[in-house]
Amino acid sequence: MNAPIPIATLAHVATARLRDMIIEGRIAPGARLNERVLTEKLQVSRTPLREAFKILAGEGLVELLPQRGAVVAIVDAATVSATYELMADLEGLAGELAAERIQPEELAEIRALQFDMLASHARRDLPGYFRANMQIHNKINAAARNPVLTETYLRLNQRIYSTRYRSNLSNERWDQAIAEHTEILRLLEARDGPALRTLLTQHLLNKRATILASLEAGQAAAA
Amino acid sequence: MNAPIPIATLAHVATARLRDMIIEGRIAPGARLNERVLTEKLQVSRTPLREAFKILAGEGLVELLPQRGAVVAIVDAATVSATYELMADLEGLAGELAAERIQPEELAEIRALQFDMLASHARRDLPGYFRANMQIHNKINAAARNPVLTETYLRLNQRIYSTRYRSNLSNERWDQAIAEHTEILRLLEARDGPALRTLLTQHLLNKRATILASLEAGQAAAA
DNA sequence: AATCTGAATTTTGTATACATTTTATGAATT
DNA sequence: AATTCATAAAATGTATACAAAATTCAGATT
Repeated sequence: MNAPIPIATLAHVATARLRDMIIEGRIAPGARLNERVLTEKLQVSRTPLREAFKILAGEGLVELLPQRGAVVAIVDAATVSATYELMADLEGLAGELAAERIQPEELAEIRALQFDMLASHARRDLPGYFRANMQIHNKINAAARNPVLTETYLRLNQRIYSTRYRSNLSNERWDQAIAEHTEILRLLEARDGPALRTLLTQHLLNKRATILASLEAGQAAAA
Repeated sequence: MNAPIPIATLAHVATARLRDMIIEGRIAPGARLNERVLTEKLQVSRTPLREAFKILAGEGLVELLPQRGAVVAIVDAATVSATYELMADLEGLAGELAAERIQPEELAEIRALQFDMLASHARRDLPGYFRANMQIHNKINAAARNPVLTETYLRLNQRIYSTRYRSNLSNERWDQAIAEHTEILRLLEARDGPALRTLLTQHLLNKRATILASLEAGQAAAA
């Protein structure tokens, strides 16, 4: 009757903690990951820590430099742009598939999340909006019923996650995003796959433009 | 004047060797990766070997089971189907972007590869055909000028690579694939992105159907 | 002052020893 | 015969010791 609880190894614990630190930007992009420093901070020996580096390198969050350690992957504007170009297409695919495969309960859940999002928008609650927004996109992705797509999507999303915190969302853009989401839900309910694909792709390309503008503004401020 | 040759670490050497063994199917899907056995075969200690497991897990070739080691990832029919569904879309995206961004020299190289492929087809040289075919798709992908797309594409391709060896290509399907490639080149030369996307997506979905049929036939033979 | 040089230091890479968990084995029990 | 349980064996997980490479820094040289 003992539940076969999969005890996490120290390598996985270290991986999870490091991942959060990188995604939240608490370790700067390009920063060197010194083993001695991190063993002290994470309270694990070098063996599981180095295994964590390898796992995170596979996720694209860390870059391994032979004989010279590991550094946090640098996500420059070109990478962000290319990543969104791809993600826009994946979102479109997910939407098209979801329109064909989504179940009534899933659609109901997305409808509920849509109201959560509207509530956050009305309160000017940006974190709440981000959260509802991400959940909606994740639900659409799950409704596409393609685990390889979902895995790829989450992986790419993770790599550019930190850029979202930095992005300045104007009121106009925020209102526009809300309008786009209303239309997304309508097309999903109408099971109009092709139209949903087009709209979701454009929705993501709009998001890309917003974020790239913020990045450039940040660059200008730094200089 | 000394070239800064990046000396590969044993972890990377072991990773490369293991990767080949898995991709070529020399270690069966689902097989346990015993550390003692592999340290003897690869002549490295457990430390770099275990790091190699982590890297390959990130590539989706290996699955890590906490406290129970690593196994070669199982690629079942559902996974192959889902992977091709995604790759079909990525190929379409690559084609659409390539139609806009390809350079004359790249187009010339693809034209040459197309003739290589026709030559292999005429000689009924299947390995030569596979090679030219893969090079063409890789060139189209490179011409899309999106490194994140290319990385994602190669990663997915690698995971299902071994299924290609097993696939039985009928003469009709082979002829059809050649015809599709002729049309692909024509649309690329005409810079017709949308049409090229549609065709490439369908081309990959046709490839999926062929491979899934072979897999099922193999299943039936095994039972 | 800037550059070069070469130890001293630090850091990464690897092997191995020890700890813990899982798996195999085999006798005892039903 | 099948099952249970205790023990042994093997495997994985982790820490540490040692090796090799990169980096730092003081002093010499220009």
